[in-house]
Amino acid sequence: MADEEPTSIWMQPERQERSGPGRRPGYSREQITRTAVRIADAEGVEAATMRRIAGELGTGAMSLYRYVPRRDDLFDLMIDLAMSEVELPDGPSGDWRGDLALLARRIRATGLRHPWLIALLTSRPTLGPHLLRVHEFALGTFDELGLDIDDSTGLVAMLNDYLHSAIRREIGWLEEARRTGLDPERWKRDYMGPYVRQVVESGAFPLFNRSVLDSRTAHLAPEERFRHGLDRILDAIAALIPSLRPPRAERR
Amino acid sequence: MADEEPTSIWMQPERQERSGPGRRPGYSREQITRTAVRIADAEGVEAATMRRIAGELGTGAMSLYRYVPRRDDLFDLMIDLAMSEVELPDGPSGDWRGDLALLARRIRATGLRHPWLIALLTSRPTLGPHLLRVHEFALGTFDELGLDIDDSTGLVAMLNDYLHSAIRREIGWLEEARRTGLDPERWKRDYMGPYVRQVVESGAFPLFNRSVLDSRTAHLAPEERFRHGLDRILDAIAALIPSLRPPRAERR
DNA sequence: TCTCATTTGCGTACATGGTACCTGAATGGC
DNA sequence: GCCATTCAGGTACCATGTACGCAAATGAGA
Repeated sequence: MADEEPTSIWMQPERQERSGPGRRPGYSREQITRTAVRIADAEGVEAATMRRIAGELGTGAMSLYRYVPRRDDLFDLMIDLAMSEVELPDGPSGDWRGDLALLARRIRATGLRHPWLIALLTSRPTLGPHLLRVHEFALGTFDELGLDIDDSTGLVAMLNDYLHSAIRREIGWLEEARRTGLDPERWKRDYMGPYVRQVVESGAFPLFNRSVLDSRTAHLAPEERFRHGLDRILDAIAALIPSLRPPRAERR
Repeated sequence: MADEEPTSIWMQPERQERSGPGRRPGYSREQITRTAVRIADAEGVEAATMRRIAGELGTGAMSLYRYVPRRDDLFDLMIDLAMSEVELPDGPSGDWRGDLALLARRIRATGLRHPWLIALLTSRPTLGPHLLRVHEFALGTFDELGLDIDDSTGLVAMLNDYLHSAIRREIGWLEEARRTGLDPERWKRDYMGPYVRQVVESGAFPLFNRSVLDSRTAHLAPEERFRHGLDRILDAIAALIPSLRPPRAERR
């Protein structure tokens, strides 16, 4: 009776272990979510179908709908479960740059451990508690500097944008290869390679050519590349801070 | 016989109007792509199914496979068709900031006209000719300043990251509402609203609360918000430029 | 003009997906 | 021990991408 009005998954708490009548639940949201995450980690989100998850739990697909209204809501739960792995200090330490670098490393590690995470996260507006927690931490580092909330939000967005796209780049073609069923080496060599070679040889895009042929960073280890990009973003943020609105203390 | 080895769509040119024997093609890749784009614009990518596109063209679903190997390749074609609408000058004008602002406005306009574009673009590695053209233009504005190709690529990525996430934010919940079948107002008020209200009232995330309650930019027109963010990114880029590697001219 | 190899049009069919619905089994309060 | 309530999960429906196969069209060579 209460599920006529569709609302956010976070507003529909899981059935409790109440003392009323009725059969006791044999599974739980967390158990289902954990299973979905495990499958998605190993074989991609598209493998985490309702039937497959249920099968892994030894039950039928429709049983899951007692715990999760729609598959999309399960995605939200998966995102939040993954984000719960991002461990952070209780609050900013006073070294905003160090705090944000820590945040960045943790998010990258989580994003690599769950290659589907960033794709899901950026494909829909979702606001699970753990995402809020991480967001709050990032806002905190700027608040400590006395920045306006709008400016803080903007800078956090800037950092997030970098994180998401850098992680995606790092995973990108690996995931694409898996999706198309080719092994990554073959995909790069036989699928994308010939096209890039043709573009390069056409000479139509000389700067793109240079970015392919003359790049120094292309041969760096992924961590190094990530750190370079991160340093640049943090430099940009550092450069921006003094020019932003005066801190609250000075404004009154 | 030639389609055993899977390769990029851009490497498999459309059957030409050759003079050999055989029935003449009744459709074309462009015609199919255009139809797909029209449907996706009006009802979302998920509505642009093979059957639907074919139906719109007055034929059967399987006919499309004479022109496009897989649905994913059709997505690549759609992306590139949309990107072809981004009109740009032949080369940089000397005012890099103006050039990039123009680029940003054009991409935003295109992204709003095709609400599925950014989502597809960021969900997979794709490199159509028109995407390359736009990318080349962006690289050109930095090359003109004498920047190293790796640094130029990094700055272009920074701008792109902002564009993608800003456009996505602007479209975001509108698309989500459409996907779930609710009308946008209801979605905001009945679906997301109650949850955000609960989070706010819990007081667990004070800075998030301020970003919701005390925000000044939240009431701005979308264009204004976009321009604010764009100005900030361009400021950041401007601040970064002097600190980057010395221009090629000085390096020898 | 008559083959005939070649290429397109497209109906049929299959596997796989989300999920609505329904029946039966479990459970605890009265 | 009855009964309202809740969960388990089978069956079923519809939509999707696409493999396969055959008929229709087409133009070159005879």
